[in-house]
Amino acid sequence: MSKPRINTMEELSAAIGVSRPTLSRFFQDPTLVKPNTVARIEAGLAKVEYIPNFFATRLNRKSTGMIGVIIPYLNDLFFTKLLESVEIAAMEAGLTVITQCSHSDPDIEARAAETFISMNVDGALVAPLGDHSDQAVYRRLQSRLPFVMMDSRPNTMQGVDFVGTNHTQSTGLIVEYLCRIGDPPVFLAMPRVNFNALEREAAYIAKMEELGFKPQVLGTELVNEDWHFEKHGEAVLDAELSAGRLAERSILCANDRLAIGAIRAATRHGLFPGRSKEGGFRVAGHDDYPLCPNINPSLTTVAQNTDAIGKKAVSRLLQKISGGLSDDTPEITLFDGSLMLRESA
Amino acid sequence: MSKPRINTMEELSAAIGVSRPTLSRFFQDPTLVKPNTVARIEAGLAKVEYIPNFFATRLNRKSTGMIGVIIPYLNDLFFTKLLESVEIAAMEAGLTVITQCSHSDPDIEARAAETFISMNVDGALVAPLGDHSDQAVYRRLQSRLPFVMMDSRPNTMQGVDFVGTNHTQSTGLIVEYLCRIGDPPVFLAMPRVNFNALEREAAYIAKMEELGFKPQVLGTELVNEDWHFEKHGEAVLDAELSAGRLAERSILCANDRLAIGAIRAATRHGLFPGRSKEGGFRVAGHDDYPLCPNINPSLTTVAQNTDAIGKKAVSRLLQKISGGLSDDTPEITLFDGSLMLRESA
DNA sequence: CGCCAATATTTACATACGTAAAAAAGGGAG
DNA sequence: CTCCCTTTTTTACGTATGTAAATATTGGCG
Repeated sequence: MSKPRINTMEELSAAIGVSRPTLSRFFQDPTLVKPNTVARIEAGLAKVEYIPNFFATRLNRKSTGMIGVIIPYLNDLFFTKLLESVEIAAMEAGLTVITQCSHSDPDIEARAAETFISMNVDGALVAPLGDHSDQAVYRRLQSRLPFVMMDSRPNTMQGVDFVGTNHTQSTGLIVEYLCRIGDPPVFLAMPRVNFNALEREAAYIAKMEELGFKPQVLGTELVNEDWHFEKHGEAVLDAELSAGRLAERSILCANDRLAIGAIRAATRHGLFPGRSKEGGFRVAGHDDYPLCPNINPSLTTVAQNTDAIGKKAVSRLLQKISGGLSDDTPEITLFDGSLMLRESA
Repeated sequence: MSKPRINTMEELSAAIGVSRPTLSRFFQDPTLVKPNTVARIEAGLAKVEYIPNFFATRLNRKSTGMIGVIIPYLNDLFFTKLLESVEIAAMEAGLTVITQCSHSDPDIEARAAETFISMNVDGALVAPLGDHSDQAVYRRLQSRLPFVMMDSRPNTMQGVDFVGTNHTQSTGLIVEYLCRIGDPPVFLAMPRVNFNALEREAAYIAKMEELGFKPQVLGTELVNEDWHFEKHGEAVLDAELSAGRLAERSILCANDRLAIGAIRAATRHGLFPGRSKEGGFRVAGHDDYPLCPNINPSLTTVAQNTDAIGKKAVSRLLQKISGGLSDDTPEITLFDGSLMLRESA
C-alpha cells in the first residue's frame, strides 16, 4: 500500500538509476528527455513516492509560475464569482494562484502585497479595498511586478492596467430602460466604500439629464462601514416610505445588495415592486448577484460580466509577464453590462 | 522616492555592516538580537528596500509557517464565512494560509493536496467536496501531514480529526421548535452532495419519531449536480403546491438556500410563510446564511457556528502541528446550532 | 585595568533543486 | 568497424537563506 518515500531528487536519482539533471529536466518537461528514458523514469516513479519540493523548484527559476490575487472581501458573491473566473483562467494557463483576502483591512492588504513580492510571484491581480486602502501599496506592486487592477480603480491610479465594467454604459442602460417603461428612477446610492459607487452615481445623473429628467440621489451618507449593504438599503428606503415618499416611484439601487434591502423595506410597507403594473413602484439593482433570480420578487438588474473581467485580467497579466509588449501603455478594458429583466422592475 | 533595492541578505549584510547570520536571526525574531544592533539594522533597512525571499527562508526550516486550506466552493457564503474564520484565526497564530478551491472538481481537489505536500505546509484543513471526491486524497493528506477535516466528513473517514456541527442537535432543535409551535414539518431534503445532507435527514426522522410524528421527506432525487439549491427547492415545492399539497404545512428545508427557493415557489402560489398566524404555512432553513435576515420574509433557521468551527479547526491543527499530544486519538468536535427565530416560521 | 558573560561575527555546511559545460555513452549510417 | 550526432551523465556552481560551532568582540563590573 504505502510505497517507500523519497524526499529529494538526489535520492530518486540513486533509486532509479537516472541522473539528477535528467530528472530535473523530466519534471519540467518530459519531452526534453528521450521517450525511452521517460519510460524508465515513470516506471521508477510508480514504485516510490516522490514529489519535487515546491520552494526548491522555484528558488532558482526566472519564473515562479505563480500569480498573486488580492480580493477585498470574501463574504460577497460578486468577488467570489470574480475570483472563480480568475482562478480558472489562471489554472488553464498553468499558473498557481495564491489568493489573499484583505478582510476589509488595509494593513492586511499591504501585508499581502509584501508576501507576493517576497514570493517572487510572476504578477499580481488586485481588486482594491476602496478609498481607505493605502494606494502606496498599489504603486509599490506596480513598480515591482506585472500588475493589473480589477473591478474598481482609485482615481489617482490612472496609469495602471485595469479591467472592469463600463459603469457609464451599464448604469445608463438600466436608467434608460426604467425611464422608457415607466417613471424616471431615483438613485439609492451605496456607501462610498469604493470608486465604482461614485462612477455609478455620476452615470445615473448624466443619463437622467441626457433624457431630460431631474436626478435624485438618496442614501449617500454612510450608515456603517461594514458593507452591510442590505441593512443600508432597507434603512434608507424605510425612512423614505415612512415619511410618505417614494411609494409610487422607481428606485434604482447602486447594487443588488442594496436592492435586496430596499425590497425588504418595501414589503414591510405593503409594497410589492414589479414591472407587471405599468408605472408603479419598482426596484432595480446592479451587478447580477447570484441570488437575484431567487428572491421575491426576482430582481431586475444589470449584469457585470465577471467572467470576462476575470479572464481578461489574467490574459492581460500574462501579456505583461511575457513582456512581449511593444509599448507599455496601460490598457484599460471596460466590459459592458447587460440588462437582466426580471420581476422587480 | 525609490530607495536602492537590495535582493539578498548577503548584499544587505555588506550594505549595513551587520553579519548575515545576525540578520537572519533578526528577521526571524528581533528579540534574538541586542537592542543596539536592532537599532543599527533598522536604521540600515530604512535606507534601502529589502524583503527576505519567502521560498529561501522556508526551504531550510523545519516549519514553513504555512497551512493549506481547501474549500469545495467559492460561490457559497457558508464556506466563505468558514474560510474567513479560518483565515483570521490562522493570521492571529502567525501562519500564512494558502487557500485552494476545488471548484466542484475532485481532480482539482487532488491537485491542491499535492501542492500542499510539495510546499511542505505545516498542516492542512479540508472541507471536503462531497461524496464524489476521491477519499484517497484525504487519506494521503492524513498520512503525510497534520490534518483536520471541517464541515462534513465522509463516513469512511471515521479516524480523522473533525470539526463541524452537531446536526442531530441542530436539526432536532428546529424540528422540536416547529412541532411545538405548529404542525410537524415535512423535510425538504437537499441533493445528497455531501454527508451532512444525510445526517440532517436522519436527524429529522429521528426527532419526528421521538415526538411521535410521522416523518415525511421530499426532494431526495437529485435534480442537478451543480449546487443550484435555490432552483431545487423552488422546483420541488412548486411541484407539491401545484399538486395541491403542502399549502397548510410547515416545511423544514435541509439548508437555507433550499428555503430561499421554497419561499419563492410559495410566493408564486400566493402563499406567504410566517409564524404570525399560528399553524399556517411555514418555511424554515438550516445554516443561517448571511442573507437570511434580509429576504422576504426573513428566514427562521438554525445557525451553524462557523466562527467556532473555523477557530477550533485551526487550534486543533496547531495542536497536532506542535505535536504535544499525549495520544493521537482523533478528536471530533461538534458545535451546537442555535435557533434564529425570524418571520418565516 | 582586567575579567566574565553576553552577544556578534566568522566559517562552514545544509536545504532541494536549476542550469551550464564538459565528458561519456549510445545509436544509426556509411 | 568507425565516425558523427544525439542524449545522458558528470561535475560544478548558483539560488537565498537557515543553522550550528568556533571565534571574536563588547560591555559591565569589580
